[in-house]
Amino acid sequence: MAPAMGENESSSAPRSADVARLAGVSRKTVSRVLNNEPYVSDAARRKVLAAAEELGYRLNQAARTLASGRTGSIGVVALGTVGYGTASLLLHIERAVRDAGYALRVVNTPDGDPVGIAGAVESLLEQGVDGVVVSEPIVEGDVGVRVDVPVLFLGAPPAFSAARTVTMGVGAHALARAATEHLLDLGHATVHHLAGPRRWYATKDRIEGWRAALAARGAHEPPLLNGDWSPASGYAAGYALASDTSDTSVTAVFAAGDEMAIGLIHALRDAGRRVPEDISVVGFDGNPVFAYVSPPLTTVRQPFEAAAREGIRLLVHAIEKPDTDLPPASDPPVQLVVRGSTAPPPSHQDKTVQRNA
Amino acid sequence: MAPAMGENESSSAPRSADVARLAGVSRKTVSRVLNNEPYVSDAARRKVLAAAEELGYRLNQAARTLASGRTGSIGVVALGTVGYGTASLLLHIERAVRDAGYALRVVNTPDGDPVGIAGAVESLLEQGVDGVVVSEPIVEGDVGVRVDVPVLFLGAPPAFSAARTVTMGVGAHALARAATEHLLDLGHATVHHLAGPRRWYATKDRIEGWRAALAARGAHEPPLLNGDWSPASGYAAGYALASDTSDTSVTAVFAAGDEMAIGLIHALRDAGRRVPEDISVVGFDGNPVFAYVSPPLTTVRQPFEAAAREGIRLLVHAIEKPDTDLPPASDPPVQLVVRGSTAPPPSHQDKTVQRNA
DNA sequence: CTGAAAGCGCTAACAC
DNA sequence: GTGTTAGCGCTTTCAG
Repeated sequence: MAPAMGENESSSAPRSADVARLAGVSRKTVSRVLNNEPYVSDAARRKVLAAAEELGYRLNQAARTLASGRTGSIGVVALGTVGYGTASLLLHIERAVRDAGYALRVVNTPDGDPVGIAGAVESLLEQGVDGVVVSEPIVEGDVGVRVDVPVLFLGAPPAFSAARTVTMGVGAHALARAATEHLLDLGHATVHHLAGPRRWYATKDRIEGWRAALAARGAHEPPLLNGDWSPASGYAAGYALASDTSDTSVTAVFAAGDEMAIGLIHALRDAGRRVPEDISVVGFDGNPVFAYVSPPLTTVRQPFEAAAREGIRLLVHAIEKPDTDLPPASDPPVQLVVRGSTAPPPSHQDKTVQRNA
Repeated sequence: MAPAMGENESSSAPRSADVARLAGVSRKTVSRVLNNEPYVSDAARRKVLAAAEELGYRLNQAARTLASGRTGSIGVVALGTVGYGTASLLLHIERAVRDAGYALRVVNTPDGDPVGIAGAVESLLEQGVDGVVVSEPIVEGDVGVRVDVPVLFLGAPPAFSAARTVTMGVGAHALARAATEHLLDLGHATVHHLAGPRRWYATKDRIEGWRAALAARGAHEPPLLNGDWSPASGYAAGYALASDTSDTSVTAVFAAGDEMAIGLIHALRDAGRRVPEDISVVGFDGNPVFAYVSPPLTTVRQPFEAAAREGIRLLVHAIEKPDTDLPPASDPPVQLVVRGSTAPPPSHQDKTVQRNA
């Protein structure tokens, strides 16, 4: 229903007093209705709602915040990157935040550096937020901000102290372990790991999961390959790997990101190695588009949605019931997506299949 | 410098009155300094700044907003999708907004449906924003919201009326045209187009650019192929195309999105068609990862950064100087990225090359 | 160049 | 169930 012309074209926006007058109640009653407080008669509630509707009344958040101390919004400091992972996480955070009845403020940190994250949190606090979520902070240890609202750390341990900190993992360790075990199960003697930048907590987590899987099977731990999440860095790693002598001992690589895996595979093939016949590769993230490249990428899916939803639930709890214990958080399930980039090592393969691939 | 303990551990946060007292000036002078207003002596300014620093003073935005009417933030209604394009655009918007000295509020619309977009704008207005940016609204025509702040429409014409609307294109028409012309230049008799969902404005724009290129060369316009941006839909289109008889007349396809192009290529290859030898494919967006798949995807790069920066510049101008004319907006450059998924049609190719590919 | 008084529009206590 | 009285912390007049 579009607002009819000539209704009440008064100059400025209607205030709660206008609604109260029209409804024939006090301003406080209007406030009660708008805040869904109990102890309001149904009659009064209806009148208020009708009046608000008629006036096109919009509650003034600034005034509400000033009077109540609550801002009704949650701030998120996000990584300044465009990867599938971060974008997906941010999307789900937004949904969860909105479903919880909060508005979202976003600040990006350049490369997630310590100073950047401190500044980002600082600016969020200045804008006014009831809680903040820090997604995958780069560094461990204290960053030098002191925060008086609850903070949710997504996928990493707390990077600074706050009124209350809640953490929510994305199960990276288990995921990395599952990826590695998949390769081991296929018969590979060991698995190489193409890691992300060392400063990232996510990198460490994946390295540890990989290590744990190797150790559990008594497999030899080869030296790490290093990347920076970009496909170009994956390509570089693959190039180095393939050109490194006639060494055919590496038969399996677990890359810490889908895009690096794609770059890696491309380099391997450019160098004449076949994937998965000569070398198997598994990625990390679960971007669906990589089901459509050749070979389709085997990967582990990060539970972005579950992590965001659970995390926000916890954060909102910490905001609204500061004195209660946090409800238990359920660990998201591990999802291995087996596609075409992994296979048994050359030594195990049926010769016929291997030949006419 | 971490805040020293035992400094002035008073219970609640310092207010401007505290700063004024410590600096030995009035509250108004503190306000002037913090707002960079003129007519403040350097001495006073220094004292105020020092006092604020010492107290760890943080200006209360809610109070400022209530008193001044300005919120210092810009709201963006974004598409609830995780594609490279939208993520990249949002990232650049955030940067531009922050560089302009504003905070960012984000609301996603489910699928960008009309009701969703109206609700999203509504909620932004309620939260309090000085301007809103609507990125790639799905529908044309009025959506039924009336807005009293300036609105920036990115990549589409205004979808509702506002205090002032500013639009910023992403050059989709020119980009689509360039993509099509590239294929025509290669010698293809005509070019098929795999379009996005019809409701999207972006879809229309690309169709028109494609059409214009075809018309300019007098090329026959084949029927449209339809997708929904997903790689799966690209695959479906490719499958239909390839299985459609022994019809080898289609030699070139321009897909409206990189991911659809990837799906398309995959289907084509599954069906035994070679890309680019039998069929050339060009995408749309410019996601760098697709330089690392086989074949590397030829595409056109959307000028997300330039569009976001220019658009925000215009929006901020509209907010801060409501009575001035908008500064001229420069059209972003067209960038065609030629990689390996395009080649001359079979009839033009060197037989030798064609055979041993 | 600086200060004093008066709200911005709402909610928090407390009465009724 | 409902209304009254005070502010929340800042910026805005308008005098000095």
